Amino acid sequence: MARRNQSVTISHVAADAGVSLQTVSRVINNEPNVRPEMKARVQASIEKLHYVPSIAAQRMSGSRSYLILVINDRERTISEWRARRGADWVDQMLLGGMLTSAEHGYRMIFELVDTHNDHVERELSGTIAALQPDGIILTPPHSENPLITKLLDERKIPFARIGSLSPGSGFAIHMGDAGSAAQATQHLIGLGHKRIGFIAGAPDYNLSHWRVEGWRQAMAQAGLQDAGLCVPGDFSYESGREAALALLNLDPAPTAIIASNDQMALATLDIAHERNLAVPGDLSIISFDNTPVVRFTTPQLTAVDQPIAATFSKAVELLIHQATSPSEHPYLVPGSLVERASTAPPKF
Amino acid sequence: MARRNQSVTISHVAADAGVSLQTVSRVINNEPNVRPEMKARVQASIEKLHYVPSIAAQRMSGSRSYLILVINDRERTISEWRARRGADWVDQMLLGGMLTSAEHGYRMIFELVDTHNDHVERELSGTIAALQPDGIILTPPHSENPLITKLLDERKIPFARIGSLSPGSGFAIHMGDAGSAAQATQHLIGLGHKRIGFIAGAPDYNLSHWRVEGWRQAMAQAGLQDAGLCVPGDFSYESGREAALALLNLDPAPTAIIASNDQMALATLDIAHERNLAVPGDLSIISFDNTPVVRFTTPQLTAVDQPIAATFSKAVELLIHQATSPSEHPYLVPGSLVERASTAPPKF
DNA sequence: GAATGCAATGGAATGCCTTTCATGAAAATC
DNA sequence: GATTTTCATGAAAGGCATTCCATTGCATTC
Repeated sequence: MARRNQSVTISHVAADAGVSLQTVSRVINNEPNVRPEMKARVQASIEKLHYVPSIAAQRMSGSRSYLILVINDRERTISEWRARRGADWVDQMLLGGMLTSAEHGYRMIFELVDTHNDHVERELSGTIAALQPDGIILTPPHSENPLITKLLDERKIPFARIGSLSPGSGFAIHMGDAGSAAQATQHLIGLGHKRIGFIAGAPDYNLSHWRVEGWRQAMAQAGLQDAGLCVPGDFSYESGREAALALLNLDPAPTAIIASNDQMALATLDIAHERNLAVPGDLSIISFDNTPVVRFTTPQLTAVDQPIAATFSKAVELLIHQATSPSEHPYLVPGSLVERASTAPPKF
Repeated sequence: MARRNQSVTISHVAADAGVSLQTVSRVINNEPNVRPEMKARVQASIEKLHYVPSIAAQRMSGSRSYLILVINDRERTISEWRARRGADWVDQMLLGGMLTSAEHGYRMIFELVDTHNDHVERELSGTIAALQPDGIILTPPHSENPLITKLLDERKIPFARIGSLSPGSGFAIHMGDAGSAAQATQHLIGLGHKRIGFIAGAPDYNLSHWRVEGWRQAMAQAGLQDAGLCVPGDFSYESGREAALALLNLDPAPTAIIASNDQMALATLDIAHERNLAVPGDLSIISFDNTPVVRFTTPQLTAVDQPIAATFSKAVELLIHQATSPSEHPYLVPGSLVERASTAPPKF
């Protein structure tokens, strides 16, 4: 039967090295109880024949699939793509995760799943059945979806929740949103700002809440009023415009605004320009995320860098090693404030 | 033997529907010779049990793996990532390809391969052995690597070459680089420019050559001199600076410059600003690629849009359908000129 | 009415690797 | 020196879906 075959299989290697399949398997998987000289002989044959095991067969025989699945929100991903607004988190995610996966012989597969869909678990369930991944990475807002975490718990598939600070099953990995927001706020306070507005992110993102909280705490700690200075947003450019307008229509208006992502910060900047407010002279702006676009605005934006690549890299490592050390939980991959030209002391 | 099993397998479905495995298989794969009522019965069971075939098993039994492999240059990818300069081609590639793959039940896997490496084929060969993809997409500069195309030909794996205009095996898919460059050039000529400089891309990219060629032909067609007006670059910001300096040091200097990518256009813009040249008053600039950053410069850049997502979408479709229609070869997914604020008639 | 062809279905083999179990040999224990 | 462990290795049994081949039952054809 002439089916499409693998060119070199484990039995070729076994034959070449003069040992049984199982011994070759043991060598491949670095198992104990193989004599060093035997191991060397097998490795030489593997090298000679350029043998690489088929992950399909490895998966079939009941062990690992060497696949890590990353679940993204379809709507968010596609709309950001369409908008072409330089949302480079896909890049960062892919590369941070991919490089680390590759180091361990794993591959990543990306999947878009609808959030606003009654069948999220069914959809995910099908993907799991098809792929049988060794680990799953959930990105917001899926990270907080109890239907999904429950499903993964039942299936006993290790998973990581990106951008989640809430405890629970799976590895929660976050950037320290509250701390980062506080840091940004303190930076502005240090410059002399007293009225600092905050544009919140989409409420279905757990981290939105924490960013607000960090700002609020920093304000309180400095003895500053925050009443009315936090306005809602949903991460979109449009919502950022509305929020910025609302803040700048206050009397007195804030002298600085922190936006929960770059899109809304860009919107704020545009509003400032439209109102002939000098940035940073009349209004200081800090954004979250630090995507590449903030370096090409005038002025360049001071931003809280979100270490997406590092976060995914960490997620992959946790999944592969499954190092369940609850003490470290949730895992912190801290963000950092990148100072650029959009922040300065306020004019009085 | 309690191994890690698939919860629902084809035999469960067969049992539930009261048919044999093979009939279920036929239904799954949409094969002929199944009575409609039988097909309906099987489909009902599949639906009821939430059955989804395991791709590992599908691959094992000798047919398709439902995987498409995308080969990227490690160096280029990582350096652009590090530089964080808004190179959104990864986004575009991922999404354009992923959405189309998903529509057909396929998945994409990304792989970084070193170009400047003696073992390119060996590395790729190993990946193929492990994954056994149904199709492979090569991105520049791998698209032009004869060692790779030879390997894939031997293995009889269908592949697409992105950004390649040269005939040969596999599907060559390009954006019509010469035509796009000509279009950009004609746009400037139409505005009244006579001295139009061109910054070429890295010479190991086939398309670099064609972009220059398009410009050259448009110049010739309009009866304009091009001698000395084309300077080398390698797609990096630094090389763009050098190239822009070289062009602007000419006497007489060009009144317009076309850069072969956005990075070099940004460099040109920076040089213009440093020299107090008004853009577009003193110097018009057109870039290639149209990544998001060109919308955040001052002024926004007129750019040739490279339809990366559409190109990958096309590549995936060709691979899946394997529609070998040599007449269409090489396939064109045309770019288009997006006019923004960096082009205007020259001052005399 | 017998022979032929084809549609519809089932049976069995097969792919490549790991896991489980068994075996023989060497090392450790008494 | 005999028995029990431990180590090193091999044999065989899957896993899940497909491919190839065989069979049944029917509609054509002569």
